[in-house]
Amino acid sequence: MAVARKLGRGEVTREKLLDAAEKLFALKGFHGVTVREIAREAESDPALVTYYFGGKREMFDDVLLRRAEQLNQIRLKELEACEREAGPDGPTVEQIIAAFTHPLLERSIHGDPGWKSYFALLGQITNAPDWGGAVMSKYYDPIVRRFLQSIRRALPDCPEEELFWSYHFLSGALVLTFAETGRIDTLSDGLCKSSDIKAVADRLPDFIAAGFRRLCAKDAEARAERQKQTQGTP
Amino acid sequence: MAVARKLGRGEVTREKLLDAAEKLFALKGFHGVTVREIAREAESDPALVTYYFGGKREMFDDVLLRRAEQLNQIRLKELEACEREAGPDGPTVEQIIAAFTHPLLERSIHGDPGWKSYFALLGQITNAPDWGGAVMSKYYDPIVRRFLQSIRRALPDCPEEELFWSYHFLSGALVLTFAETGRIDTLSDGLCKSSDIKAVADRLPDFIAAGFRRLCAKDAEARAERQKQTQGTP
DNA sequence: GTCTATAGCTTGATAGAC
DNA sequence: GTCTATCAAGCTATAGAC
Repeated sequence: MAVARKLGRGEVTREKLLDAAEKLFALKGFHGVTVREIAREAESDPALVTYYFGGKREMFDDVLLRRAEQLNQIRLKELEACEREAGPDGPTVEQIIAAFTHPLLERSIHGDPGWKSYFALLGQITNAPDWGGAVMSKYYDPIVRRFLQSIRRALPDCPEEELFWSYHFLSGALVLTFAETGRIDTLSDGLCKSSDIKAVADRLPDFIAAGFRRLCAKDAEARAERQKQTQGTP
Repeated sequence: MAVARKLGRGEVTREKLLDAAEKLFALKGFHGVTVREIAREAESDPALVTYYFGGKREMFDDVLLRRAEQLNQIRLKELEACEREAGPDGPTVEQIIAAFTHPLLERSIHGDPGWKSYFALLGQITNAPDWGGAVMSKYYDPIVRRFLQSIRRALPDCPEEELFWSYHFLSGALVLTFAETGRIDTLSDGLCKSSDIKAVADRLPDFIAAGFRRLCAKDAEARAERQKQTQGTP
């Protein structure tokens, strides 16, 4: 947890600007927001964006960085705890996925609203063709590698490709959740709500774990019977 | 398939502008692109954006609309064919998911490059908190409802909520694929490539179908034993 | 540290020649 | 239908008063 030390006068302003930027970038994307808007939202001044960050782009980087390190520490701890508390066979795939995603889902539900914005922003960046890959890799590849390492022990015979593609699907399902676009509300005529992150938390680990297991099992089958080469429609 | 009728002089220009806009919007988002850039890419003129579409925003809508209707027809046909060709028990969940996603994956692999851009654009919009839900619902809710109707016959005991949340996960996994951000390339040290849509096509139906089945089965269990109410971490 | 004022561009849009 | 010229508005960034 963040140390609640007293912030200097300037740091308060800086944080208010970051909060405002986080919220607006999450909602409308980097290019959809102006520094004037951010300053207005923060009840501050556009000139202070230059003063504290150097420019709009650097401010964006700082928004991403601010919660990344904290998040990585928490996720690492949770993964380690998950392994420590498991029986001699180690944790199940379900438990590992839950440990990996819990820090995000939990903060989206109970954390300060900034977390919600931050995750929505990650969701947008993840799906941005231009810099999505680079940015996400920069901040989050280490923890993902650590996650896959845990999975490998739970699925020892699973080929590497299947692990990476399974993670890819996990990643897509997770980040769409944080966008909270209201799509599922309309689609289900109000039965499900995209704001109901708890509903996702209750389902995602099982859903994704089943996928992991399936891809591994499928590959095992394929290895067993190596007769026909091409196998049907994509 | 689109009728290859002769286009009038003006329609050629219009199409070139839409192609350019599609490509650039897909890459950098609506606000990340200027009409000047689009005109340059199309080897045309900024003023013609107003002439043909009325403005930048209207042009964006036309980009989305252009392929939506065509796509919906194809997907409907493919779902119907999938049911027609299945045995008396109807198609499997795997087959339905393959039929639902095949028109997209196939065009991303073998279609003209415009399709790739279009799908990447859909991926960005899907994860955009502001208008993502509304836009996607507008164009694609009918085909999704038709898809879920097929799934209901393959999983007759599955509660509605589980179907909608399963579709949500499917949607996230699918659209991240089209972003082709290169993230999995870095993460896997080159073993997997985000440009390898064929790899996704070979895995996604099984992965997602396993998730659908799991959520349904889990709910069945829960209904069977109604003792303990709350059940663990998200 | 904060804010006013403004420089220097770029934006989306349009009037009007061809 | 196409393109040049241009407008008003809004942009990021900064110099300098306080």
